[in-house]
Amino acid sequence: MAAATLTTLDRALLGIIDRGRASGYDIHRLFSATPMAVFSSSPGSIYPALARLERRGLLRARLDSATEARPRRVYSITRQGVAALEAWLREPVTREELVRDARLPVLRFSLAERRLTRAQAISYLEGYRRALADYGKELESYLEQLEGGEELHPALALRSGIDGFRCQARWVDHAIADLERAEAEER
Amino acid sequence: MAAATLTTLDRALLGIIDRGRASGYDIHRLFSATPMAVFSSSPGSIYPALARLERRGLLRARLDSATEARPRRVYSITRQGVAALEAWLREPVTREELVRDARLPVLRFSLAERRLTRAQAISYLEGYRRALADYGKELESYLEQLEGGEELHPALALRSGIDGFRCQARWVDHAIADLERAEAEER
DNA sequence: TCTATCATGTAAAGGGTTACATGATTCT
DNA sequence: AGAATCATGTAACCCTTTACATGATAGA
Repeated sequence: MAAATLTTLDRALLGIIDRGRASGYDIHRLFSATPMAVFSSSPGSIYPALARLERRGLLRARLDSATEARPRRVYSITRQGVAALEAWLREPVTREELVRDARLPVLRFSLAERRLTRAQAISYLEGYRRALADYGKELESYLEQLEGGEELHPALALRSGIDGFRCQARWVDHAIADLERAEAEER
Repeated sequence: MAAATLTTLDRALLGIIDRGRASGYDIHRLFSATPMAVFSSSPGSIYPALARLERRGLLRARLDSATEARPRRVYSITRQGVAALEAWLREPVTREELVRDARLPVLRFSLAERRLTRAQAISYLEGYRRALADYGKELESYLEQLEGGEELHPALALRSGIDGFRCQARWVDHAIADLERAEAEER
């Protein structure tokens, strides 16, 4: 029952289906038509992942044989699925997450709207900004070592990563401002 | 013989060993001590990958039993390995590569110094900048669709990706300037 | 002495990719 | 009539992750 381990694809599927029930094909289309493609790609990973999540009780399938020739399995999220998703969305961004895959924090944010209040989303982003700043500093001190060497490419590549983090930090500022504006308008 | 398919880790290992012979442990330390950690991590992936590359004739191992109790397997790159590495380094950056993993183009660049002339590196970066601009435009037109909706997070997340690409494009400009300066000094 | 680190791996489990299979419906 | 697309999957292969194993040497 306890969600042993979930892959990024698993969590992405939970987040997508949390926004509205969907079939494997719906998700496949979503991945091929939108920048969500970074999550994954092929039916060969999506269908088994959906079946896994159903076995673990995080998704529930309903057969839609009325409209289609071949029965569509339409998935919706269960209470356990929501719990697993929320646990993931509430985890603070860590240095380890940035190292493992720097896109994950934003991917998580993109799926969090239904499950986090504006205030919670803002503090999530503040945590992200802190993680960016900390890891960025670490990379800068490593860059100083590299710049002594005679190779140009590795230092430039590292500089690219550092610039990217700085850029993300600026994005965080704008995103927080947008969320605050939205919250003010909602009152 | 023909390198059926190489994983990113395989190519990273080729690139690293191309810069100088190294043992599995050397590489493990490199990955845990530097931002190269994005490549991989655990001995459980590194050692099998090295053994694979040796079997395929892209690396060659020499036993260093003189100095150590346990024999160190020190790898160096073969002519075939150099060929495979160069083929990879010379591939132009495509939209597909950006979708699959946006860090790859810079990772490739970081390993290219020995195998590309300054001029070749510059034209590689120009190709990267074009790919960034093209894919960035695509994302922007998708963003316009999203901004009509009532959800805030997905549009913000996409904006984050677009900002990141813009930032990378600026990095490319600086990197090219640095390479040109280096080339001028080398003459 | 015992802990950490050097240095090498192996074993089990499980996920992802690629390619294939199936059959109905809609478009040209 | 034929091609593309809807819509579901399965199978084989291989890689990665996690955890464990081994044994020597250096430092507390």
